[in-house]
Amino acid sequence: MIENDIFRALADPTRRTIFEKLAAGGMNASALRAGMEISQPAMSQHLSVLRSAKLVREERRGRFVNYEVDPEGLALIAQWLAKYRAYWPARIEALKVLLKDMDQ
Amino acid sequence: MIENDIFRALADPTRRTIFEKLAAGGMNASALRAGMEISQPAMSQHLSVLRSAKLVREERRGRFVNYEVDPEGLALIAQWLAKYRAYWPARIEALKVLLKDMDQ
DNA sequence: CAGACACATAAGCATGGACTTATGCGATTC
DNA sequence: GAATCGCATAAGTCCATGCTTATGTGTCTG
Repeated sequence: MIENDIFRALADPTRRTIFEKLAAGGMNASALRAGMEISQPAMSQHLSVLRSAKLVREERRGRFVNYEVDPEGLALIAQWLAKYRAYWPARIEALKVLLKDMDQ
Repeated sequence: MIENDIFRALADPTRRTIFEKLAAGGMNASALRAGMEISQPAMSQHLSVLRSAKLVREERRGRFVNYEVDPEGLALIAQWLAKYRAYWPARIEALKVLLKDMDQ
């Protein structure tokens, strides 16, 4: 189940940090490690988990692999969230921002 | 960090099932167990995790405890998601539904 | 008030997951 | 083509986590 993969991937703070970094712009695994105190295999394993969850996608560039945010994972979270829209508070600021931005 | 609590709470499929049941209407812990093959302590522990994540809130009613969805947790997910709105695909059906429902 | 009931908490166990070190593999460079 | 580089994978270790059984706490009922 992909939904399970997504939430389990985001349950780890290191992976959320990686995702956040990629959201600011795609880069390769080595660049991601900069300033993060994480070993190369650990980074590779985290990226693998994020990839399985459709939160990140890769693109080979010679001997580098460029990683970037995969919108599919985010869309799946939005779908999950939409199921519970009946419970969203009426006037949360974040949702208003969200609304404004999505409505063209 | 509450954000961490939320994603870790949702990483467990049993807890997502519990949350989904509560989204269909508040009920007590025993009622939640119906048709779920889960022990009483396990249910209690799951509810405790969901409560810490602000995904669920409780309300004592005599010797029963009624549980219901806490909108705060959902709002926090929406806020997290909103940070990455630049990556949302333009025309995902779920987002259109979301939009329509939020826009009064 | 004694028992049953709804639920929480404690403690122990077993599995999962995040890390490590070591090694493999394809691409580039000299 | 040998060495290096960027990354993936393997295997082992350690801790977190979800379960269990046992027991505690508060509430209702006969």
